[in-house]
Amino acid sequence: MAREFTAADTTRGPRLPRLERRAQLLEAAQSVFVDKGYHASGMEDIAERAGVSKPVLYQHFPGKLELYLALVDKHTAALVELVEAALNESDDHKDRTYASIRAFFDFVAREDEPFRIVFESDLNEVAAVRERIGWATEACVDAISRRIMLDTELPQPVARLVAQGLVGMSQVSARSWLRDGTIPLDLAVEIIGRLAWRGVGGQRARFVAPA
Amino acid sequence: MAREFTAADTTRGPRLPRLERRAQLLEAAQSVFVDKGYHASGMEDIAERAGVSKPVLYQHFPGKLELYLALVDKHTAALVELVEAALNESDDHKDRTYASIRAFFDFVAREDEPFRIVFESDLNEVAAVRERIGWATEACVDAISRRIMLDTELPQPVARLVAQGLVGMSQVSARSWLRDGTIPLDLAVEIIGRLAWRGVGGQRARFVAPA
DNA sequence: ACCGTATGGAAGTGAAGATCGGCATCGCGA
DNA sequence: TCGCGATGCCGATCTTCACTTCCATACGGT
Repeated sequence: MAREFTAADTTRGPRLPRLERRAQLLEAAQSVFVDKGYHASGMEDIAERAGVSKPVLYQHFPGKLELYLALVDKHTAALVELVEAALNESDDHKDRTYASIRAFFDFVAREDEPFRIVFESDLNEVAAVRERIGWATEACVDAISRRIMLDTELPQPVARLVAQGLVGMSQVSARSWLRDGTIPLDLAVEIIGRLAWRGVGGQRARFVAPA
Repeated sequence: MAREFTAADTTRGPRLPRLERRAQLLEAAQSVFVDKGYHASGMEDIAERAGVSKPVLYQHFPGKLELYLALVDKHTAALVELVEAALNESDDHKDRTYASIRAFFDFVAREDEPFRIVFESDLNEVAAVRERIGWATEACVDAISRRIMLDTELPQPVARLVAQGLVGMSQVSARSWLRDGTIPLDLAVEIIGRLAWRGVGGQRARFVAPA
């Protein structure tokens, strides 16, 4: 005969106060979204990872989308803060350049990999997500281009495009650096920093003889 | 009384030979995927855009994924070809740098916007897609880093990271240039080219006085 | 001991990918 | 010109899957 299963059989964590539970759910959700992306992640998975059942999720968030947006907000804000802080670290143009690059590498190197959500979201088709991520890169680009305009004489549209280039370079190279995993962070920042500051032409070149 | 609807009532395109139909379906699929991304696009939408019914789609492609992969293959190949061609355009290190940047801008500027599928795919959680796009960037980075190693004395891992940075810079700035839409292509390439070649430090700087 | 709140098992709902059987059209040979 | 097999095509349906919700149950403070 099948014996009755009581609640005590299921491994169940302690009852948590609302705010702690919410924080824990966000953490679980992040972990799942980072692993599998938005679409491939189910509310079931998230609940399971958090050690609770699905209804609990819905008592804290109206739906899957809002749960995701909460994470997007959190991490875009963190990134923008990081970049702005880096830009205020030094008065020297070159130091600032290196520092802002390091900001992206630091962000990408974080243990919980929030960059997957900011840089590799698979939910860009939704306006709410697109706008938030757009806002974040906009904020980074604005901050950087403002400093560029102070330090050089480039007109605004040009400064903006340059800033976009720097952001893209940092972001993409940081991600590939992490994937690769063989280069120490400081060295990687030095390499990309030198590229950003001196350009390819500034790497000790072995000049080809003119014809 | 309701009159009988015959096939002639429904706006129906002419019957097409198999290969032409397939090409047309690919075109329709691309148009839809580019507009809405993979997940938000339905087979229904694609069939409708092509002016056929769903079963026709399945007579040409085993499923939605394969349809998408066909497009990914097509466009990644095109991008790699474009970059490799650019690298063979000139023997001058600087010219090559500019040319490879222009390759990305050209790719992004294409009318049918294939870059949405290569650079902004929302299906990276699927291994088959990740591998193909990974292969494409790998190929670009390889080609560029090989040239960098010929022109400079950078060791291989460094050259690879630098190449990654250049690719990221080109790709991201090209996309934002397109979004912005106010800067002529040639000027944008000049700006990013100068950044890549000279670095931020090489832009006519208004130096801050040392303390 | 009791009541409100937190929690889980299980069922509802809807969207979208995939399929089935039949109809129309085309090319070809008598 | 007519018949006929082959091919292209469609309406309607099936099936699966994941978000969401309902109701009974267990816990914890008073």
